[in-house]
Amino acid sequence: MAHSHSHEHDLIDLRAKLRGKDRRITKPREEILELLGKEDHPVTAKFIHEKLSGTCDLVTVYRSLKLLESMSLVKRFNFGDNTTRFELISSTDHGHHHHLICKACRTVVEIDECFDPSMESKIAKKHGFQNVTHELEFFGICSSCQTT
Amino acid sequence: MAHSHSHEHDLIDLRAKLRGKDRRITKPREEILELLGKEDHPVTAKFIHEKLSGTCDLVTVYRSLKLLESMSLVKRFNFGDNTTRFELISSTDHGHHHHLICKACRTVVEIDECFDPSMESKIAKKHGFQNVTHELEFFGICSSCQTT
DNA sequence: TACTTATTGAAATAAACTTGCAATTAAGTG
DNA sequence: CACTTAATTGCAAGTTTATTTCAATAAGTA
Repeated sequence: MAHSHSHEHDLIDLRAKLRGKDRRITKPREEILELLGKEDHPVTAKFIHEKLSGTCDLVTVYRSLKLLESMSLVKRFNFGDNTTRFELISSTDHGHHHHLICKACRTVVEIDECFDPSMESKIAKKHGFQNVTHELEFFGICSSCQTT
Repeated sequence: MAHSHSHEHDLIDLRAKLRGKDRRITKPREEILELLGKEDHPVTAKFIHEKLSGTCDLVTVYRSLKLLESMSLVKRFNFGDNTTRFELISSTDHGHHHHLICKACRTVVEIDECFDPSMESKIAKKHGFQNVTHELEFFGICSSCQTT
């Protein structure tokens, strides 16, 4: 999802969540959040670091992402290529949406559809689990990669 | 899923799939397949290597898993902890089932339920993708980890 | 058995991520 | 605003996971 309209909001969120927690609002954290707000899809730490070219260290990117994740501001994804991707949790869908990834070119499409939530609660109950969530990703071959 | 009854079958599968392909049936490949047949859940390459203690190198485990995956005998999973896990594709469900993972202790439960497959074809059609599959994992806190 | 070549092991390399520590800087206080 | 304190950063070094290179080994075949 694009978030071009809500950068401000993310920063406010950051400030609110950091307040009174012995944590600080720093430039790297703000910049990463802003950058994620402009991205349409999950991106890697390396990508963020390159985009921010020199303003902060890659280590700081990793550390910031971990913090932002712990504050439920970003979400971590894994598309099966041994690298973690991060996406801003949008206020509209609360970070709940899925992806359709081309196995050939790694293009990502956002998917809003989801199955009936009753399935989740059914599974939770059946196995005695609490706070059950799910990760759902679709994989396939996009139209440009289809060898016709 | 446990496969304690079908080790033989997996080896037959291996032989069949390798035949006439300039590929060879080797001890590591057989042993990895046999070990996976005894495991109930996806396991890491490192785990396999340790279980096989010394009979072959870790590099060979990685290489064998890649081969077995390419032959659709094993399936690759990623539970969000930066390590890949492999599971034997069982003949009963063709490798299609999901997992419920405890975020605290990493216990894994196999899940047979799945959503309506029409959702998948709908998504494929909508975005012009072919051969669409999906990965679905559930995460939560298992009964033993719930701080009551 | 001998031959061909796929496969293995070992070491080196690569990529993703983490840790330790001194230097820096955010933010509360006088 | 200057001062103080401790959270945060940068840099270097260390881990972990996975891949590559290449000589030695062994599977399948004649």
